[in-house]
Order: sequence, then structure tokens, then C-alpha cells
Amino acid sequence: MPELVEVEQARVVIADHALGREIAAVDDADSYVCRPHAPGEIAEALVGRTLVSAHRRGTAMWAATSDGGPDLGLHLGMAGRILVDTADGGRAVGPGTLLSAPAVPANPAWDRFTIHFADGGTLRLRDKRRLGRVVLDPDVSALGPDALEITAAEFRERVGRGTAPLKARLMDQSVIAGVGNLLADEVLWQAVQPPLRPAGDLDDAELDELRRVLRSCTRRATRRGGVHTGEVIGERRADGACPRCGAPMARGVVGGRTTWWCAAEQAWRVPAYSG
DNA sequence: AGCATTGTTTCACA
DNA sequence: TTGTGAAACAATGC
Repeated sequence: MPELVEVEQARVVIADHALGREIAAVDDADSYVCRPHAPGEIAEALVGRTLVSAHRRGTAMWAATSDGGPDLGLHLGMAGRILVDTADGGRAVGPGTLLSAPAVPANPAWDRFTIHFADGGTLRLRDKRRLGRVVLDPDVSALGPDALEITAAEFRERVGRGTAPLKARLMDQSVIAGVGNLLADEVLWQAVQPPLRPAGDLDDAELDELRRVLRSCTRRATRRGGVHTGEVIGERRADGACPRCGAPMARGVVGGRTTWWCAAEQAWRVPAYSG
């Protein structure tokens, strides 16, 4: 589920519904999700406080806490969702309530971390696959600039270098933070760039265009409810066809992830050796 | 049974 | 030392 788009949705849910509510209890018993904290450690740091603001950089998210308390880091991993029960006892809100988004998984056993507010409501990390992470004072220093905040000059400088495939460079969170596997496929298709092309080969105009497309894809996905709504995402299958030209979609592994691209428009062949 | 999965981290290697 | 790629991580669905 979560790339930058989904994490931003979750951040907004927290900002709109979870701030200022006194924390009465915390279930941090999942010692894998909460590593390296011992059970009770996060609870002790949070009980009695409130969340005061919600932040995000790439897919890393955290909430500041009152009275100089530690930041609460919340990472959604591969399948995590944030659910917040409203103070009036209303139904949970979260990305899953958006019409086009996949339904929130219902199994309570998938609640890996829960904050119980004094008003009776909760904030939960519901994560089917358990690759999400909750940690106090998360270290985000290794992340590059957020994909939505990076300037054109930074983008040219950071993305447009190296011999790694363009897609791998885009997904390198230390280069630019927030672009995951699906968004990368969508952006490269929209920009008509081969995923396998070496990142350092792009000129400034191409990099500027790539950044423009990244921004438009991200905005569009946010508007429509998630990165899965991308135009080419539905064609990521064996009999998929390019929505522009109808050519078959090609499949490969780039940057360690399954990658789909238009076999005609985004083809890349290693230039012939001409020495 | 076997493989794939919208993320991150660690390790091996050039 | 730096960059790159593969595997592991946990759990589930097809």
C-alpha cells in the first residue's frame, strides 16, 4: 500500500484527527514492529502526553509529542495503514475510507501498535505483513529530500548521476525520498523514460521533465486515492498493453523490484561498443 | 508447492 | 571508500 502518496494520506489523518488527544495507554507489545524498544518503553514515553504535530519525509512519518516528549516514528512498511477512531466514537478514518482505495483489512490481529486515547478512541497501525515499524525519535538523516519538496536544481544534481538504472536511482531513498516501485513505474512511463537507462545519461532538460512528471503523477495519485490508480499500473501484467501505443508491456527486475514498461516506447538497449 | 508482494536493511563484491 | 545488486525480513494471497 504505502508509498509517499499513501503515507501523506495517513499523515493528514493523524493531523486532522489524532492531535491534542490525551494518551491514556499504549499497546507496544509487538517487539518486532517496535524494535529495538522493549515492550512498555514506547508506552512509558507516551502516556500522559498528546501528539502535537504530524510530519513526513518520503515514506518516513513521525508525530511530535507534548511537553518535550520524544517523536513517535510510524513507518507503514509494505502493507501498513493508520486507523484513527474519532473522539465522538465515530467510525475509523484512514486512507481506506477513500472510495478508490483498497478496503482496510479487518483482522484485529493485524493491529501491531495501538494508542488508546483518554476519550476512548484509538490510533492503530494495522499491518497485515508486519513490516511496519514504530520507533521513538526515528533517524531520518539518511533520507534524501522529499520527492515533493526537492528543487529542480537538487533533482538534477542528485538523480542525474551514477551508472545505476534510472529507476533504481529514483527509488534510492538516500537520493530522493518517497518514490516506491509503483510510482517509479508510473512516472517513467508517463515521462517515456526507459527504467534501465543509466541515470547519469539524462541531460538537464530530461531531468527537469522527469521531475515535472513526478510531481504531476504524485498529485494525481493523491487526488484519486493512491498510487495504485496510476494509468499504467493496471497494465502491470503479462497481457498488459501500453495505454498510449498499445504495445505489450515488458517485464523485468530493476533495482531489485519487478518492473513493467512499454516494450516499444521505453525500450533500452546498451549502446554498441564503438571504441 | 512455489512465487510474488506499493519497503527497508544488511551483506557481499567490485 | 563508494556504488551497486542480491537476499533477508514477516506474512499473506494467488
